[in-house]
Amino acid sequence: MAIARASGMLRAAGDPARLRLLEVLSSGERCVSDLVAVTGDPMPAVSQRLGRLRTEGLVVSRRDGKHIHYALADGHVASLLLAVLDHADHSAARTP
Amino acid sequence: MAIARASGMLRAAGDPARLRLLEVLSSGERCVSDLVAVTGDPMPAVSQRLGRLRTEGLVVSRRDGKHIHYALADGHVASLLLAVLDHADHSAARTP
DNA sequence: CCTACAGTTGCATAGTTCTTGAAATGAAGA
DNA sequence: TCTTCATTTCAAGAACTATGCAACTGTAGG
Repeated sequence: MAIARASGMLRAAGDPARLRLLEVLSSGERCVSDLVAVTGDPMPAVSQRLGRLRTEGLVVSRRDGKHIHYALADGHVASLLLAVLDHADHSAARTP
Repeated sequence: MAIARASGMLRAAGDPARLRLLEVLSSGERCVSDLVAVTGDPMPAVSQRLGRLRTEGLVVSRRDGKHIHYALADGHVASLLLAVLDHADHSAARTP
């Protein structure tokens, strides 16, 4: 069922901290320590977020010695990300 | 801040019931009663979901006599929807 | 004005999800 | 093998979100 998987992905991307990770990864592959340094969040938190993004199929991981590098799963994710951030810029949410 | 708005949108779209509403609306404008009939969910639930989608800027509403018609906010939302559902079809989420 | 119909809103409860820190795993070098 | 560094997993409490039903608002027609 496509909806279940799609909603899982959307929900995974719908957390500000995780979306930020995706945004950082959109400029290229990073290891966990880099992501910790960039975001300023504690490593266990970053690791759990990455884990969720991976199980939802939004990112992939690759081991390189002591380090594990994460990257966006594919171009679809990258363009999806661009589309959402662009739409968020150009359309104001109403809060009446 | 674009991330806050974008994550709100993604989270709003990330609920299976709301995503289903968006999917139905992707084929054209519908009134609430139609959506209730199509989904089989109780009207208060549908109304609340539509309300959330509207405040997040994903759909717009228009009154026509006794009926209120909902539609996707714009083309960005439609293409975003297509992209997500397509990606969900072509990439299996891992559940190890 | 009164009734019926289309939608919305409010509230309580149950279920999810985020966060935090400690403990565990796994790879590499001395 | 022992240590160290990088990362993951676990568990528990807090915060958030969905759901169900009842009550409310607003609109058209008689």
